[in-house]
Amino acid sequence: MTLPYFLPTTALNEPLSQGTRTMVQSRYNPKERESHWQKIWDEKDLFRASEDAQGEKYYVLEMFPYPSGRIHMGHVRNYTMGDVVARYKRAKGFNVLHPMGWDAFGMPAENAAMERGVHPAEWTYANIDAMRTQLKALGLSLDWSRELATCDPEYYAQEQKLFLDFLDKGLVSRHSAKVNWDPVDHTVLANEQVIDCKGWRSGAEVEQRELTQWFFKISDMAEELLQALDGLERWPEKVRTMQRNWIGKSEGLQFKLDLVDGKGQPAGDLEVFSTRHDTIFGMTFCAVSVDHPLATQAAKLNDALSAYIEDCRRAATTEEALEKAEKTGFDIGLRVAHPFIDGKSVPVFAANFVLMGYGTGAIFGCPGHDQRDFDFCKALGIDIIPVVAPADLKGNALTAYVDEYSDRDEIFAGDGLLVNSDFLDGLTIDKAKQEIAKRYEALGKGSRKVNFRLRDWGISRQRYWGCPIPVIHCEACGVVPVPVADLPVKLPDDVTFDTPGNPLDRHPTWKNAECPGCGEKARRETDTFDTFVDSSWYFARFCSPQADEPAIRSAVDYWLPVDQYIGGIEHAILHLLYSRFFTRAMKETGYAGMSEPFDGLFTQGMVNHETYKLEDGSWVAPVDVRIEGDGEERRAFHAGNGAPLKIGSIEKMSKSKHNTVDPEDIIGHYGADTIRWFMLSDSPPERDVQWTEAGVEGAWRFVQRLWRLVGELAPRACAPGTAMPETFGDDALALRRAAHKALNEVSRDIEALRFNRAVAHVYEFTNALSAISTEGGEDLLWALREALEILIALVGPMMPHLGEECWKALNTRQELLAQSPWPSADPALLVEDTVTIAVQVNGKRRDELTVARDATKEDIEAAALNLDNVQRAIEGRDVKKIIVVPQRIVNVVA
RNA sequence: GCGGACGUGGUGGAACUGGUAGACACACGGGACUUAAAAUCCCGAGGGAGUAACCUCCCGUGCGGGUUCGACUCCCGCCGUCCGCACCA
Repeated sequence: MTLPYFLPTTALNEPLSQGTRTMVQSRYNPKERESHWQKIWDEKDLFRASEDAQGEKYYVLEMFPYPSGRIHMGHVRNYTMGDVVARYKRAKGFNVLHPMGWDAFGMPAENAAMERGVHPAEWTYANIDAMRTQLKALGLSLDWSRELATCDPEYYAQEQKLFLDFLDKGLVSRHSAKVNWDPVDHTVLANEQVIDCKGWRSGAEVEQRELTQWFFKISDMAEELLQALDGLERWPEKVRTMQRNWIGKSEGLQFKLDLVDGKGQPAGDLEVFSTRHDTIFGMTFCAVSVDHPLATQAAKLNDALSAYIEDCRRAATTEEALEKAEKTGFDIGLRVAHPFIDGKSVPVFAANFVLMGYGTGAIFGCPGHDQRDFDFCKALGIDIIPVVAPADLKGNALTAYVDEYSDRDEIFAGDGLLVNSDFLDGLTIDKAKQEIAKRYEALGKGSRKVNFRLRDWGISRQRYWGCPIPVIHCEACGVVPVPVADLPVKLPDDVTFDTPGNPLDRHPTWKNAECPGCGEKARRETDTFDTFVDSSWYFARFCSPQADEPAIRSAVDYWLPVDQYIGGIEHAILHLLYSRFFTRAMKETGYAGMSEPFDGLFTQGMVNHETYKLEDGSWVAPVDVRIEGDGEERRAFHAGNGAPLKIGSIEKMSKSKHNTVDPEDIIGHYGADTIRWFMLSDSPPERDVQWTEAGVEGAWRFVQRLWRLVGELAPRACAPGTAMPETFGDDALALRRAAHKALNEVSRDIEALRFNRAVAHVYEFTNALSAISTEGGEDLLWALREALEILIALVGPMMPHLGEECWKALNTRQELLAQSPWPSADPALLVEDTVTIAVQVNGKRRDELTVARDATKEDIEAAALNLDNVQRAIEGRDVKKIIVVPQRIVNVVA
């Protein structure tokens, strides 16, 4: 391992020089002590969860990692936060479940197989072993007996069982669909996995292909998934908004318009969907998607149209074309008769901005009140008719509004009353919508309809390293589910990765199967599940991880929902939405009693680091950087050859920018407590945190400082178990107050996941404790013991090893800190006898005043007016008014 | 374009429901200890002006208004940064 540049400057274990006022003979040695305490927790099996244990259940879960081989700082931050909550809740008497597992299927394992010839299973399990060791070094209070890996046959056998149950309940479908094909990974991607027309993983431009696929019918639950978001009060509003937008509900009218051909003869109808059917009198054109059957039909007889359609299809996949978003259209030669204006008809275009996948793939254009239609008409010179006007416009103003409408740059999209609309004139938008809907429904040519943007979830992947879809294709019987008794459908071990495509498909024997229906020769499904399937129910599996069914109902009903789920914002849509679907599906199939999997959700920010570049533009890792000077003078050099470096922007730690810091190095040199403490300090947990050497060193110094402080004060405190004195002197009382205040504040901060503030309050209390004099009577020494016990208890969830070490030094009780209850604050000590309040004159602070807590308004007024600074500020003017907010402020208005 | 979040010292950030802005930490400066350094401990610090000093005054939470006895906090209008969605009819 390379030595990092941030090595502590003093070697561990080196005796301190004589000048230090301490009784501690050596520095706290995290390396040795941390593994000691980890071993003890392990031996005592402290973190094993059981449904039978006492206390209210509390399920805290962090998003499980993909076993890439090494943990990164994001993991450290995520799992530290979860661990603080777990340890805190345990101390508060809750029955805590805090498990860990591995999201172990997926493409990197196959890539490793292709690049290095190592089998995906071998690669994955080796990575899991390595990462487990790293996680254990962090001292997380996890129930490792529940560990699972999604690539274990025991896990995916149950996933296959779930799939068959879902199939049975009609939650699954299989049909041919246009899919997003990733030409690099040779697989299908869900819409959610396509970002800017590129594969979310490979970054390759996605192609459209027609394939038969398996789908989970998540869109059937669109309404329910949308409605239930309102109940998720302990989710960030941001995530709920993102899911709402993703589900994309819109209510409108789907109706038929009559088509006429070039000679004015009836030519069938065109079905359109609109949420603004009130604007029907503003219709000046209709448009269909270039993939719409009408366009395809017309293109057969029209080469120019055909060429236009081809252009659009090509252009549609490039990012640039989407950015520019210029609207174009091609007249397909048909016209639509206006439904309410006799003799009026409008042209029909094939247009690039109409999507086949939404609504009916066809629209009626109302350029007056839809910005897209407006832009389109301006470009093509089509009439623009305003049909809604602000309600306050009358007479000439209204006429002017209508006359000048086409010259505007932006449409009028606000509330108003209908104009230019015959029988709708004067109605509100809502009323007009109702009227049009009523007429269409009466004619039987239309109906109110709700559309969702959310599509069904395509789960088929043409990959090896995933859960096999447990079905068999039989010529005679069609698609036949694999009987439960035959599960799991195991992946074959003997596969090769020398050619692209699915190894299961080209395996010589694996796909040969007997049809469970007729016994004839049949073919096994060679597609595997999208790995999002694996992660959509692991939280439920943790409740009964060894069960030989997907989940034991009583265990699921006991532990779920997860009380606090913590992970990255990048899963705001996919993982969380799929998990919500799965929980509902598990409810329908009898495995769970609830619909929502995660009661509380917290999304933590990323870990960033400064970037460094050589003059040739290549990135340099922090390990190889030496920094000199500070502020404006700050310069970076290559630690090896001294070459000057350019200090770049602060970015998310990533391999490509070489700005990562390896947690293992940090743990190796500073210990787990230091890295945990630093991760919790300073930055609010939902925001990004910047990794700096100075910050880590600050945390390291605090570890040592706390250890010294406890080492110095503990021997002076009174013996454990000493009875509480009857009375306390001023010093002792002040110390008790500080301790109980810190306890109260840190508890509140951890409850609210405001770890940075909890850290600040610990610092504050430590500072107060460092400043006290230990010269005093029994009352002070008693208060000192109490204060130290509280301090260590507060630090415990954040720095558990140091906590145990200090707990032991305090010689408190036999039990471990990890088994000790959270202290409780005495409310009487949280209230001060006197309060210092600010005194303002005309809203400006002029002085302050210390008065009894229960001082009367009159007393405060008199005292305030008596102050020199107040008198000076009044300058002899009349006092008009005095505002007294007890315990807060006095404001003299003069 | 739509939606959301945010904007506070040199830096990360505190400030509860409108009530002493800058807690706490990092970095920095000064001092003690040391042959020296590191480590440690003590002290200082938003900007400006005055004073020998205790202190006092002015300005200050992106900008401009407003509400209020009182605004980082609420309202209106801008500017900027970041994130999400994006021809969804």
